[in-house]
Amino acid sequence: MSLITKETDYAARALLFLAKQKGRVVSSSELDKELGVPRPILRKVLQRLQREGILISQKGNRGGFTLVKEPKDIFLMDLMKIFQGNFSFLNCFVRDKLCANVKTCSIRKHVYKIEQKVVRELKTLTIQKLMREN
Amino acid sequence: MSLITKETDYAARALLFLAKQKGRVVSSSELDKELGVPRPILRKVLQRLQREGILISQKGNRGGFTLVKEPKDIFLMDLMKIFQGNFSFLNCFVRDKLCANVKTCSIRKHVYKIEQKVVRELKTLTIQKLMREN
DNA sequence: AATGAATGATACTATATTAGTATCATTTGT
DNA sequence: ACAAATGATACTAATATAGTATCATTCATT
Repeated sequence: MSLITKETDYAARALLFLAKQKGRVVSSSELDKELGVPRPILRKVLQRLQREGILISQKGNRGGFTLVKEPKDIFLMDLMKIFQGNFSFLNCFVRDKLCANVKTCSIRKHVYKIEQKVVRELKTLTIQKLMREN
Repeated sequence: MSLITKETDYAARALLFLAKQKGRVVSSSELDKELGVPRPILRKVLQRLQREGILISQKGNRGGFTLVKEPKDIFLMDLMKIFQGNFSFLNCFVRDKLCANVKTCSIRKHVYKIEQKVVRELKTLTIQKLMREN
């Protein structure tokens, strides 16, 4: 089980690097060398971040990506939403039918509480924070 | 993403039910009706719980399962270990090689902190607790 | 204007995990 | 003897994750 999947991880690492470049245009090949991440998947991730408005891209020779959103405004949670969709710690469907006991289920209640705590924590983590605290 | 998979969930629900039966022998077919969980997978789960020493089984006609471990001594975390193995919120391997930056990686550090909190929470959840607090 | 280095879009394959099924031997109360 | 149960084990299906491939388009450089 991973809370953070590879794509989210790669995205965060790429953004961390770009944030340090202060607006410089960085190509996916440079990032590839820097991060040691498989190029094709890195490209896919960068393209997605562009579509999401976190990066802007410059096509053509000497093109690449630049960070446009402020590091303090990019939350790890956002990246998780983008690359992993919504998550829930417990799946209350059995054979595509919502479990009959959802309303009273104590397991659900307890796990949900933990989930909410995690979400709260994740919502404090920004790229900026990840840069500062080493 | 699920923190708790189906098998763990089914196990917990079965144990909750058994705990309420105070030592009565309950067959997998009764449990199946009770929980609405696919029988074959429920059987697999129960057999595993027996091997793990949480249940004892009685073979033959009118056989079934009985809880032997105290509800207060069965942690949700144990069930997760049994059915899901060890988990980690972040996978630091890229192409089967440990990421070169593990030591300094700030993402890892932050995520690990959250993971530890979750583990701490999970370690407080027992079947007994799940019975009491509805 | 030609070239090469870059991204955009998109479809595809591979791998791993989770979920669920099937089968047959063995046991045991009635 | 029989039916109802578990033990052991192997298998299939579905889903999610990870990674690859291809081709069109753009554009700085020459």
